Amino acid sequence: MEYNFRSIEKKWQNHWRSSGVYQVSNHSSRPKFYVLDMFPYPSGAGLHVGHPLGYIASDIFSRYKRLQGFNVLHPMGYDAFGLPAEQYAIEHGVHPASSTQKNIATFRAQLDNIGFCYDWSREVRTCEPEYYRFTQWIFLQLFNSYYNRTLQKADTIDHLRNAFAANGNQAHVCPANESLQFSAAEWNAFTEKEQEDILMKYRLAFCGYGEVNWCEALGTVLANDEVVNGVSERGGHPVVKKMLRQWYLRITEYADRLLEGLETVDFSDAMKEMQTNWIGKSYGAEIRFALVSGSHSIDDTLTVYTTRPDTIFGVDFMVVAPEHPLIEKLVTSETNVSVDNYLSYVKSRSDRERQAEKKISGCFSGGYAIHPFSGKKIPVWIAEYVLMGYGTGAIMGVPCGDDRDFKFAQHFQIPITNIIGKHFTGDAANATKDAILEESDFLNGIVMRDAISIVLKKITEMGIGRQKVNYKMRDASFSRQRYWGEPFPIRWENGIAKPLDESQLPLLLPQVETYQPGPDGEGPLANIPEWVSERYETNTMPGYAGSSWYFLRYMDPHNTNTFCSREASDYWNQVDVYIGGTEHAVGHLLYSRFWTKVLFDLGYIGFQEPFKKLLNQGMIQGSSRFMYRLLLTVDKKVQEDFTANIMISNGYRIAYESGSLDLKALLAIVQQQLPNQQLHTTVANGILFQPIHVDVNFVDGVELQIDALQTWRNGEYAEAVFVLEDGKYICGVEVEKMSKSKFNTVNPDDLVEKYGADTFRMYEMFLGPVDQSKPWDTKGIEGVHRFLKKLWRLFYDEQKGCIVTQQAPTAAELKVLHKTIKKIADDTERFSFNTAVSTFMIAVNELSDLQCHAAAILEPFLILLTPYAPHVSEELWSVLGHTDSILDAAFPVFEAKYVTETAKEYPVSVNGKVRANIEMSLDATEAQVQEMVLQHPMILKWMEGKPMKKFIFVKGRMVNVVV
RNA sequence: GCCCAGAUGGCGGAACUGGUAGACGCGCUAGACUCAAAAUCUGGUUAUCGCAAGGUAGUGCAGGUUCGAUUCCUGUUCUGGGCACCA
Repeated sequence: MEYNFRSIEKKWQNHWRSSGVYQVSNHSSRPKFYVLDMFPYPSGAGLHVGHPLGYIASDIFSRYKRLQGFNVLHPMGYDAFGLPAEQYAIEHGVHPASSTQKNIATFRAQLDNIGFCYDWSREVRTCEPEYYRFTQWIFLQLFNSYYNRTLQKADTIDHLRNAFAANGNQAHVCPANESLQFSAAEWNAFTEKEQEDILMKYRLAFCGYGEVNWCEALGTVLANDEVVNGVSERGGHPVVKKMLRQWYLRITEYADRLLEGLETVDFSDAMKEMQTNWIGKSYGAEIRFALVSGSHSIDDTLTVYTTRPDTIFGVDFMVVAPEHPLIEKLVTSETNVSVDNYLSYVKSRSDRERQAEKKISGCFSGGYAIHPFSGKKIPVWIAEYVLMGYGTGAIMGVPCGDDRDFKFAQHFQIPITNIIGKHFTGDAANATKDAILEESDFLNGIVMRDAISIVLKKITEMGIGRQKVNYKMRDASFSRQRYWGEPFPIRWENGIAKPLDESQLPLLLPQVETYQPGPDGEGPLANIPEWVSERYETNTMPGYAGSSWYFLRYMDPHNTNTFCSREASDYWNQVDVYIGGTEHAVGHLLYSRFWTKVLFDLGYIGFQEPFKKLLNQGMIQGSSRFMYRLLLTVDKKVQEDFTANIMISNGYRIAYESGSLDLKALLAIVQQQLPNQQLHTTVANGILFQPIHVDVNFVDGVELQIDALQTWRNGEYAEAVFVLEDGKYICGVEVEKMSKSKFNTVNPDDLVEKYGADTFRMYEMFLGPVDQSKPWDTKGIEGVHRFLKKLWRLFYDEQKGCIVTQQAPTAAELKVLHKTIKKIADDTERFSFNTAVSTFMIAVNELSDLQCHAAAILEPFLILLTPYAPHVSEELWSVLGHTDSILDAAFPVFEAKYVTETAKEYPVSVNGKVRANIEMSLDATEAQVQEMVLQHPMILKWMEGKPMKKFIFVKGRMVNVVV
């Protein structure tokens, strides 16, 4: 009987399904453990070998924890709302709901094939009304809350309303407009509309007009992280700024808590760093400068933001952003024309141009700021390198200390004041904080680092400035002009946003005839008369709405009263291990942390951080293969006609391009191999190679299987001729993203079909550390498959059948087992699955060598193996006569007596170089060891009669003699 | 430009707190079984000198600390990732 993985896997997968072994209960005496995968977006392309990497790791870990006696929650679902499904709908005329459903079915079949232990009874789909009903409900909680800065937590809008009616807004600074102030009397005198407009400036989910990233081609607004280099991440369409009515989440109020929370979670340093940078907290000062103009007086001040108030005496100019409101007051009759020209120039430049070519540009405004200490007149410039959206939209230019200021000063020939002496050479700015200040009046002789607080104190006393913390993070844009997303539970009445009552949820997404954008940049919902006549909000929520809380729904997926009962969330609590890619570092992960904190503040859940530990899986890249089409160039024109189907093997291409093969020699080789092809060598004066992706499934290593290729794509290359080297066609190799269009995808289904799910699972793990990116290479899978076949032979002999015995195990066999138990437990615990697979291979080799067939060894060995290769373990477990499932067995505990030793071979070195191995008792004292070592002939030889200077003895490790 | 991570045989990668570098697998190679092939098994496989025993060098590069460094420190090059006029 041989290892028939196909029937084994089918058998056990059916058994698992019919017996519901993976269903977990919310009531258990066992301790809980929550292992979560980032749920997939069900795209039409299906899974490739890169997707399951993290799923396999989490599956192994779940099974391992389960065997250790934990009640393990390990769910899966689909992030099913989003742009791609809608675009597919527009192109193919299918409803996104039906294409999504179809894609989910494909995903599910592929996942089942690999034998995961998900509890499918808890599956969630973000596009189902039963789910998005609660997404809408959470939105209402955000809408009905504000951030109480005194208590540092979310609080209900009703409290705020009461506070305003009693005391005005003295105790509640308006986050959207810090200078807004009103008394109780004023509040009570406001109309309903005026009150609502003010409350909107406090709500955690709010509606406002804002400059947004508008993508004309997609007809929608994109978040900052969906825009890359001025074009949309999806499709690469141009993106422009546009003022639109938009919904936002006031995540900025949580900036500090999101930052502090990072200290309480186990994320990689890189991940923490990315989030920290995204939040971008900086400590600095706001300083107000009086203004004068060449021709008229100005009764306003200029407020700048700086992180370096210590450089105040190095200020040579001021710069304001082109959108700065003070510009019109600064302009004089002399600068009128040049400022107008500059502003229209800036307007003409798209974001993309700004980012692509960072040209130094600017224009003198005509006004001057007065230095508060020296009284000097400082020119105020306008330049696009200063952004209106950050700080105050105005900076003080210190060219000796800031690189951008330096380049600006140099470009416009503004004289530079040096306040750091020899630290500034005049060639480049020096941003040090450790120089001693010069030319700085009362700061002379003080180290810059210390001067910061001195200046802060002084400007505060003078009433011209204050300490100020700034964040780079912006409020999160929360609406899309799209169809396939959650509708907002909002109705507009006389310009006031009225939330629906909880009992009216879910507000169902209506059927539409067309997905074309509505009028005035509105979404497709604006085309539905019934929707508009009810005055429902026509925007829908963005893709990340549903994924910001799905981990909570898994805990209590069928609850129709609430998003997740408090009992369920108290039991399952935080996700213990969350596995997924880094691409969600600043999007999904930040938003889910934010929502969790709000739900915590409002008392709906009992924890502030959703994910205790985050493991980032690396990306599996594709390894593309190329063939090279020969193109001759004639007088700089590419001549394709008569060479259209000649493919040159990679070796010749490299030789030609590196110059070791000249044109004539190459053409001679081609001519020789293709006698029927008439090459016009006389007219050719150069050769180009056009790389063509070939499907990796037609390539064995780098050797092209020409017969297979010629049947590809309806025989597109059936007539092609191939110039071979050593009788083979060798392909070029390049590592790229795995993608259908590059023909470098490998479908897990094919590998499972050929080798079985257990081999596939183990091989994906064996490839390398989970957190590392690496190109896929199928070559090594045979090795892992051999391991499983070898394991099988420990139980079965081809002739004799089952050969497991009830004989007592030998000491050597027990030693192999217990060594393995310890190593596997250690490796699995620290997510080192690749070394764990190696350990299994070593163990099976050793057991084979010992000809071990003792059931007492093989049973615990199978339990160890279960998380990695569950199907074959189950099968062999039943062969051993067990009627219950191996999934209910207990992970064997390491028994020290079989691995500890009484004596050991110590490496003994002289001056750090190992010269001998001496066996000695582990109980031996240092003095005894020293005596033994100094009698050893090899050691004496290497000491060459020199006296010993030092004797180093590390018990259980090594001995070293220093001479 | 700034920040982070990494660099080990022909290849993927081991080496947990400094202690015999190259585990395990792939590939290559020699052999056994076979009429032959597949499958399986056994040996070899960092480079270099040597018939061998054995020696010498060796973890991107240049230094340093140490009896001893892939591991720690300083500088440097390259690769991958993130951010990017954020004052």
